[in-house]
Amino acid sequence: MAPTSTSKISLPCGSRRRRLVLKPTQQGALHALFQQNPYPGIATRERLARELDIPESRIQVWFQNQRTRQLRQSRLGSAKSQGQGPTHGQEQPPSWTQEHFTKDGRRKRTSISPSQTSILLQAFEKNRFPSIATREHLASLTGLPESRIQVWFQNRRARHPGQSRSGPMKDMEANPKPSPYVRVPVEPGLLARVPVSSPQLALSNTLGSMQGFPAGTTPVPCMGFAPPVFCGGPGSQALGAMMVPPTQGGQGGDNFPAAKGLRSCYLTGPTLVGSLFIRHALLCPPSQGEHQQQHECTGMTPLPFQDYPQPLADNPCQGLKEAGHAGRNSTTQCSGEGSQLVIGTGQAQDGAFLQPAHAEMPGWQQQSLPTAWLSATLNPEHQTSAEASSFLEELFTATEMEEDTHPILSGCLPQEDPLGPLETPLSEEEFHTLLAMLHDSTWPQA
DNA sequence: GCGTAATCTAATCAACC
DNA sequence: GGTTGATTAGATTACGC
Repeated sequence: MAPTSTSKISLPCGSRRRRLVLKPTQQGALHALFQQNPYPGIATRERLARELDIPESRIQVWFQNQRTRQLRQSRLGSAKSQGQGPTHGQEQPPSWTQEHFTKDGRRKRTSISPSQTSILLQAFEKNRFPSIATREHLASLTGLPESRIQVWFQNRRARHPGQSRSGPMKDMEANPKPSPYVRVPVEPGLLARVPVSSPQLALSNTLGSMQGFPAGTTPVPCMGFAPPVFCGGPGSQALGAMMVPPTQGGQGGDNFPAAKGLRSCYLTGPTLVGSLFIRHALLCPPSQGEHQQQHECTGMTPLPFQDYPQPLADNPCQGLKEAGHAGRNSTTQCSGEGSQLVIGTGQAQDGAFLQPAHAEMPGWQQQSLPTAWLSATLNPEHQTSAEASSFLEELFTATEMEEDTHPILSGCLPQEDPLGPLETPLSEEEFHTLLAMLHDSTWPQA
């Protein structure tokens, strides 16, 4: 196969999965099985995954690489024997080929729902070559395994050519009015299961049963917060957010265990969910905090909650801009001196939230949460989702989107903060004012 | 620098409608 | 039969030692 031009372009830092280093015992087991069957089916791969404690997708890749190595080696030997006389008989063409092995089954075809497809399409429009961090983010958003996300992007690229890795925005140059947004349908049933009429109780209960927080993070009693935003459908992830007052959340104080457990908040690009305009935040566990390199935290780099769209600037939720004061380097505290945003995800199930679980999702993983606010609710100028969408399209031109998301998606940020210094955090008084206004707001019932 | 995990394309198989 | 998820070979990149 001819090499592609895209493969010559070096990837941004953090775009690849962290390289797996196999232990000798794992290597031995894989080699042993390879001798028996170089084409293991999904059942065998999953069994190996369990026994060797290696993700199934990594086992699949290992077998692919191993087959390539063996074939290359045998061809090399074959060429030698033809050109330089017989060898010692060690490098014969492989006796195995695919047809000699009865495949023990393909992976069951994954059914990707329209809402999941919408999320993937949205990501695809922004970046056809998502990094591992982005793929895992998408995995957490959709509930699909990361490996399926990767395959989806491969198939999508193959069937919808037109862009090179060098520029997802190239198409936008040709088509000056692309829509970077995809409307994600919100399942009406979900909100009904969450007592949104009492947001404090809802979120308190939610947090109490939420398993999506990193280990070491303790659900906390709610001290007051902005009404949560939930979205998603049955089987998909539900999202929630809460505000913690400065006295409780500032610096992850000792009197606030949940805050203590959080170390990192990350923002990714804006997303429309129904009429909600949201930003996502990603969490890193405490162990991924001060002393670790940023790429170890899934390659994402913290950003302050500072780049909310302008419609929010004149409403009470502006305070959220200060809610997250993320560090610039590997020190990544969720909050600075001011209020703190505590976020988590889970699956809605009978009023409780369960962490989505699939084999390839690391224990803590990123948790995606809207830090988000309803421009339609808070800003009477944008009452409908259509208006909000159109308005946001104006706000976020393709160029801005690219500038906004590229440093995050690539895991690289410039040394200088292009956003300038953080604004002053909310005072306690401002925080309570904000809460009062938010509690008076009408929140959507999906 | 080497070995190899990870990623890519292109082609193809196959499940599902 | 069309769409699309899964798998493959082969080429390439880039990371860990």
